[in-house]
Amino acid sequence: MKRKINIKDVAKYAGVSPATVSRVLNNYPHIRPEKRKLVENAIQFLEFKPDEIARSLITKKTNTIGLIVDDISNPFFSEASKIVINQARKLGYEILIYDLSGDIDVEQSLIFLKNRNISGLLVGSASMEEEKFNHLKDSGIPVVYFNRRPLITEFDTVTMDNELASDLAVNHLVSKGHSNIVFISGPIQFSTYFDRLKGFKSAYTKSGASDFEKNILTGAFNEEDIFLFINELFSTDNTPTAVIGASDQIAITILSAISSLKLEVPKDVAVVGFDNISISKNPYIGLTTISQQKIKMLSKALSMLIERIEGNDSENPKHLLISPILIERRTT
Amino acid sequence: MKRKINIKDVAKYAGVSPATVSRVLNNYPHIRPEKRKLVENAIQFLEFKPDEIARSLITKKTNTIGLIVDDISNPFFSEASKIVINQARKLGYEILIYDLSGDIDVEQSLIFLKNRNISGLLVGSASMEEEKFNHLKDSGIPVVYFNRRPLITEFDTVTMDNELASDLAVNHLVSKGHSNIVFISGPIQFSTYFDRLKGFKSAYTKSGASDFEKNILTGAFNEEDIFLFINELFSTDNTPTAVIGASDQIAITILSAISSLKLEVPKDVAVVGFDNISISKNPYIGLTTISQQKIKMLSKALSMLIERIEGNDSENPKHLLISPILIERRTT
DNA sequence: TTGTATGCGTTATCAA
DNA sequence: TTGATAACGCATACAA
Repeated sequence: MKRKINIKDVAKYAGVSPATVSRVLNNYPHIRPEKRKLVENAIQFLEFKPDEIARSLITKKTNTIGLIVDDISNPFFSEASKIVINQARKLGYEILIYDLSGDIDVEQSLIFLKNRNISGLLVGSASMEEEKFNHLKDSGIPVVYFNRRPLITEFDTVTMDNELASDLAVNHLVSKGHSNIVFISGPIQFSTYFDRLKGFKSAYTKSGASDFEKNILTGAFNEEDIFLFINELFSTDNTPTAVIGASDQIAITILSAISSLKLEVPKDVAVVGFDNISISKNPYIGLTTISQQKIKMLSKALSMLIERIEGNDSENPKHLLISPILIERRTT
Repeated sequence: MKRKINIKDVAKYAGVSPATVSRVLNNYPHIRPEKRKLVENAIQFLEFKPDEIARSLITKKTNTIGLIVDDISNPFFSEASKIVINQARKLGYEILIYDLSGDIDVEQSLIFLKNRNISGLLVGSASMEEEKFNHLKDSGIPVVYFNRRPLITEFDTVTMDNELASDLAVNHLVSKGHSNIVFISGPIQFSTYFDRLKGFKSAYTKSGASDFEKNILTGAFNEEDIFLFINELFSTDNTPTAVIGASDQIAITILSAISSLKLEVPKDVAVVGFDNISISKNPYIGLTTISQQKIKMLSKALSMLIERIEGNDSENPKHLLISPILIERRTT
């Protein structure tokens, strides 16, 4: 394990000063070509790689982006993370992942972040009640929210037009002749669920429906809740013919519940989800769903963040809406 | 955006030297209690957080662990990552994720790593052909492999006993009366698939079977391969009654293929997978599978790595085997 | 037990 | 265009 070679070694070998080596490293323009050549040769010969830690001590930039997700084992977030990780690396950034599903709370993760001089922060999971990210405003770390938006509007956001998404789902079902539609949502302190529910109510009302509160379940936390709700609804006289799950994971659980009642999808009941996670396209599931266009969403979020990091612009916060896309599959 | 306060500010406020503050920070034992109190108060009052970057410049420790996975959107890896991320944080480490599914190759990611003075490395995806991680031996960065083991044995490994796992799967099926069993594997340059295939052959032979090469598909890369193979096998006279997929993802695709043939699971065909990813327990899928005991595997891998990082022991490499566990569900 | 001074590897400042 | 040198924020050897 040989001693790590540093900028001084390179300088000595090339016969120049450390400052010149640094300039070559940073593509400083005013350098005599022959000196540059000399330095480049030395770098190559000695296999010199600059120490990023020392670099960031003085530049205050780590080229590391923190990615906060609710639960990395949730397919939506893991698929989103994959996009971010690979694109970020191409742009010279690494990703430090913060998974909030442990004991740790948001506050806690922010403390970690600040000490590590993270260059920027992508937040995929903002509760609409949670104001703790406000601390970030003081710290001056650039932040971009995606997927879920916070109540505060001071930060950039890239989210899907979730109300429109529900509109697509409802209209799709109505056009297939469904009039008794159920909506099962996760906890509505998340803007995704909040907006999807809102969009459902408005679209469903517009289609002529009324008095449908009994068809709505919010805050479906586990499979049991969903099973119970489905069981109850389908044991009445006027049974529904379509169920919308406010996420693909919810929708897949709905599929289980329906099949356990010996009902067939889509013959007896149609099912629609949201997010287009990859398992949904498996033919065995074949879930009709509304795509968030993850690649587009995360590319945008990342480039907005890097712009904030590199271009020291302090423009007003941008709020980007991504269009939802209906993907029709077996379940409708 | 106020200036970041540093150790000197704290020292001045507390009326001690910066060195003393540093000692308090690092739990140096020989400090007069009243001075310690003074410093602690100052730290609290000024909301001082030590700059981890400056710290690691001198200690050469970043408290950051690199986690290399094949594909973070693969449920096995995302579920594994979640465990690692949360446990690591409790132990004072952050996780930098390297996803190899982008253009980047292993070599490339190692270069990134070295510059960033990563404290250690967890590798979940070693090809048995790939020797590039050998560079790590020079760099002196502690490495622990999990899930897939490399050909070289110089590094610690934590893997499942995959041969035994196949044994469990075969015996389970044989005990249910199956004698015509199919095995569909991923690329066998990965030790997981290699060992599972080996275990299958040996267990199946032991059960009395012979001449079953036609029942084996290796290197199933996409759904189409699997569909074609299943279609062909089930269009012959002597159709199989059980199929083992060498991963849950493969097994779920097998379920699709079987259901597209109008065959019923488990009545006509039984199916077994490996890894126990979370979707497998969804009642709609209900896949019988062999669990890797991910929590155990990753806790062990992490603690072994941290031991290498912190205890500067250069003991011989350890190779830990985790026992497989059969989880019986609907599909058998 | 505590303080002073040096150094980690790089970039930034200033002068030449 | 280049070089000497002072930062960056902290830990540590050495001295006291």
